[in-house]
Amino acid sequence: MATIKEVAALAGVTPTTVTNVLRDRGRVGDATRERVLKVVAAQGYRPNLNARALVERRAPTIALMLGCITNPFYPEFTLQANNAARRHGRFLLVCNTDYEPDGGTRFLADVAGSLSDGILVANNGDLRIDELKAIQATGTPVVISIWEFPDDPPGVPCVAFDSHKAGFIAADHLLELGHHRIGALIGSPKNGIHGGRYQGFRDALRARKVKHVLADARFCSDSFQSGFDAALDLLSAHPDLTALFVSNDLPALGALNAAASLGLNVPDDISIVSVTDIELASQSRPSLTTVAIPTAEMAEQSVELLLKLIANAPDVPPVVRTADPVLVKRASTAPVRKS
Amino acid sequence: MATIKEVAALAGVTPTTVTNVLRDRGRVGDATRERVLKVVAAQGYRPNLNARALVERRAPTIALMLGCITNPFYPEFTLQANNAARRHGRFLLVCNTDYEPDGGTRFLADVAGSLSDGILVANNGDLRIDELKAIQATGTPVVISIWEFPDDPPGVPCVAFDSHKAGFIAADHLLELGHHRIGALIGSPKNGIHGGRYQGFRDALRARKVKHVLADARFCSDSFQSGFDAALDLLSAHPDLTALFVSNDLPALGALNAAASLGLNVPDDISIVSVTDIELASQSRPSLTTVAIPTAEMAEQSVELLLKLIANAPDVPPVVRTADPVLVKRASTAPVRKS
DNA sequence: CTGTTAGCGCTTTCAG
DNA sequence: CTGAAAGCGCTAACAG
Repeated sequence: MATIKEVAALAGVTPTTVTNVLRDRGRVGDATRERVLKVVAAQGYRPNLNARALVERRAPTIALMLGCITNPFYPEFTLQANNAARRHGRFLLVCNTDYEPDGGTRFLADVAGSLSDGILVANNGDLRIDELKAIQATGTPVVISIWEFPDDPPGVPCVAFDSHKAGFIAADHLLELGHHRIGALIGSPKNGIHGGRYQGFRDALRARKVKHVLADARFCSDSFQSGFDAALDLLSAHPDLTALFVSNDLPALGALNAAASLGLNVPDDISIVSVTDIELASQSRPSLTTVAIPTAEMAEQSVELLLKLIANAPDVPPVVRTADPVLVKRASTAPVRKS
Repeated sequence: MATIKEVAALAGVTPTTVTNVLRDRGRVGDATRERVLKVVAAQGYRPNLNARALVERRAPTIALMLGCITNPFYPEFTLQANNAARRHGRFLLVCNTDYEPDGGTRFLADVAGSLSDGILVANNGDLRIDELKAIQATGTPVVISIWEFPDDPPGVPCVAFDSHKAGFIAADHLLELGHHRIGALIGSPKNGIHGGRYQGFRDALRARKVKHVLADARFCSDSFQSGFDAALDLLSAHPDLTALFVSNDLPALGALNAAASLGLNVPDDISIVSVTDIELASQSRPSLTTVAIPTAEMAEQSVELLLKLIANAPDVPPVVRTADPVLVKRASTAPVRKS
């Protein structure tokens, strides 16, 4: 790899001039510029980004910490974040933390120390806020990317969507269809990451004076298999349920399969609605009615917020609110059957 | 962020000693070591990896270039590659190239120039081998991670699995079940990335003297929707087909849905087998019989091969062959019905 | 065992 | 308009 020195020598100038040409800095003579550019092209010279980072005290990458890249929501998010980062001339360092022995603490510190100028943290419901604050304190900005509680900020800058509304909209859709025996499958503990969605669901029922008891709910983890198991359990225990609210697409897809296993037709025997709208939601059979959250917007806003923080911009808001979630009607919900 | 100088000052030593302590270079007195470690802990000091990379002429990351992270095979591969990289003390820089204006050429050059010590390229069937060679020529090792033709190496070090055998095994499974009217859905051009799988399929039929004509094949792209469309077309055109060989899981899942749309029961009316075994293959309804390729092994071997190349190890093989693909019987295939 | 010196490749004052 | 000099934070010789 050619260095700037070699390029400078070949062009008969000093490194300073090469930099000035490449970075479009001070005025360089047209002839000199030509000459330098010719050598740069001939040598295929590319500046060493590490060296540049060192002197500029600014890394070329931002990091994205996420729990598990194989959960299909994250690749979709990652893609958008990557694109946004690229648009701003940055590289995205994707950090999968699930398999780190210490849950990613060390990983985070290494990355934040030097490799990356800032950290995007995808909320997986298991955040260590104090650690994030410690990182912040060292001077590396941190943004939580997918915060579910816009009115209850975590004390770290974040991008939040209205999870309560998402749950509300989903439930309301079922109510509109005439359902009133509705089960709930929540992909987190009751007051965990999907707690806002669940609360929205309950508030929608209450608004229409439909009762919800804890016996009609199951709390599981955010996976296909877990949703399958929980749905099997719930639907067996309460055969009178005509609809299911699931807090996330992945367990909802599991629930879809569970219903089929029980010989229940979706949506004729049981309607299923969930939240998120990952790509798979449109590919299942039946396709999944779900409340889409603004994934792309969150990714973009997160990157932008982080870059503002890095640039030390004034008046950076502690919480960026995204657009509201929106119902995507597909084939897994239908009016309740008259019995 | 504290620097090594500050730490050294606080501990009453020079930066050299701090380095020696931190890198376990020996030759440091116990008392001094203690003292340094205490300051390091107190300051939460972490070395600047960029500065280290600069002086060591060795970057802390390796890059993984891939077409589209949202194709579910890649997150699975990425996870394994990430874990392997981490085991070797490296960070994995994930580079999505599909949305780069120039197909990733510039991206590649930037990353290879300095950010990463080596490049892993996930084969998406659209490789620019000459560009990869050019990168290699600048001194940055390149490894192609998922090569399909072990006997036809690309001229760049690679990890290859036996795609021919994968196709052969899949076809053989259908033949064993008594099928002889078998359609083929190939997720690439005829001699494209899935060409080996297709050839294996045809060779298996020929070995059993079962005819295959091009009219029974469709070539599509490697996506759910594309598989859906192609299957719809193929199955409508040839209602006598009793089985389908699909070259990849993603289009196979589309085919599964297409069959359902046509009112065909899988596997009673039509058997479907494919190749890869992504996680979704076990979550579809019916679950997908498929020939598993050694994804995790490829990821690990790729990382190891790349690191050997980076370390300038002697006798590095130009092609690493993985274990053979293996049939995973699930619910999408069944014996042909007597007619 | 510990310190001194030099330099990785680049950019940024500041002179000329 | 161009160059000389200094230094980003770290590590590797080589002294002592």
